[in-house]
Amino acid sequence: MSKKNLLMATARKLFAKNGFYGTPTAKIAKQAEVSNGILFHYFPTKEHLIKAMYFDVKDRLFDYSLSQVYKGATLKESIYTLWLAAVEWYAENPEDYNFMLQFESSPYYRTETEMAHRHTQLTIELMEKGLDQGVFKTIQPFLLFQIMMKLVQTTVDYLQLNSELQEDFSFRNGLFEVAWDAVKK
Amino acid sequence: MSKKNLLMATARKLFAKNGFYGTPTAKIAKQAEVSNGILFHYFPTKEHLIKAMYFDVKDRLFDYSLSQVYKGATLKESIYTLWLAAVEWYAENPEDYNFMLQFESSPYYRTETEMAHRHTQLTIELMEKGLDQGVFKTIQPFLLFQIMMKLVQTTVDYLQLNSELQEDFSFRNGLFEVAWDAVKK
DNA sequence: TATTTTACAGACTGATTAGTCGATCTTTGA
DNA sequence: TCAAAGATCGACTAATCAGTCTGTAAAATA
Repeated sequence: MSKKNLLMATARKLFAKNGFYGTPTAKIAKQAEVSNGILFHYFPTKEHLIKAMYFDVKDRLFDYSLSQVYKGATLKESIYTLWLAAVEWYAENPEDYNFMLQFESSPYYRTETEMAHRHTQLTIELMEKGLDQGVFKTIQPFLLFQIMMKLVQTTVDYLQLNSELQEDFSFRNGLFEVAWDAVKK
Repeated sequence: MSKKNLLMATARKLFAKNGFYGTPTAKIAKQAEVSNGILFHYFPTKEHLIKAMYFDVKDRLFDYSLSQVYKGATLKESIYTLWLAAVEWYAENPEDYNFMLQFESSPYYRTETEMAHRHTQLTIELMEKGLDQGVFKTIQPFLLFQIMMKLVQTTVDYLQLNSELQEDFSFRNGLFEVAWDAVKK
């Protein structure tokens, strides 16, 4: 792993444990066993590091999601796959999840940041398709997307609190039906 | 207003603008026009201040909510009133909202903190009633509560982004139906 | 090969900040 | 009325931390 990625991975762990502000840059560098000079070589400021980490998480989530969808799926199947992929990803990668939570309620976050990403784009396109087909309530596609994603959050939060449900497929499926019923006409 | 409340109110404003960590205690005291000694007299640490603010917001939200419900309402009406009260409250008090968002994804927050509050208790009781009456999906009442509250969040977020909807009642009602459809059997 | 660019180290600093401390003033209750 | 308790002030400090700087080694490029 490149030092750049090593730094991001280490920062993810430390941020999850101590938060952005509870984690000095020096500690990140030390735990990654590199000099702190190199941290500022790759990331001019701590803020740059954090923003880079955000896009990194989104990218990896997107790649995973794409690997799960298959051609010829119906609309509901596609949305189900995407929704579930997000749940699985965050449940399996709690550091990523925790990071996103912190990031999205931090001063670094702006809606444009989120809107711009491929993962958001793809999901919104599916929402638009659903609207065309008349299966969804008449609600702006971005809001539809937000609703679905907030229920991903609820699911992952609950899974984190009740680890015995970790392998329980019927639980996740049940929660998907909640999300689906929320948006369907 | 007592200096204690004045400090909390000032902190709310500054936290909303600059975040917990971007706001030095000295700045809070200065803007509240009191000495910083008095801040630490009432709140032994910054963490104590922040936690006190959390319960303060919850208390005020709860009082407002109670003032809205009326006796003899049906279950759905009660839940509607409570749900809407939360939306209204947070929409009218963006500093409170912003504070809660930051708090709930900060290291200070634990689920027990939330579970313990009267507002949560009351809402959960309504969920249990709904389960008894068979109107809800078979899901633990706390999760039911979380689902409804996450959709409060989604609504308030969207309202903040689209201020022209601020007075649009049909928008809020539409979003309540989303929340209701999500949990109803 | 010679030269420029990039990767890396780690000591250092200037600014910031949570919390302390002792002094004074005000209120309360006996 | 007087002493104890609580409220308030603001100067001070010890620690922390983001980012700098200088120097070296390695890689790329010409």
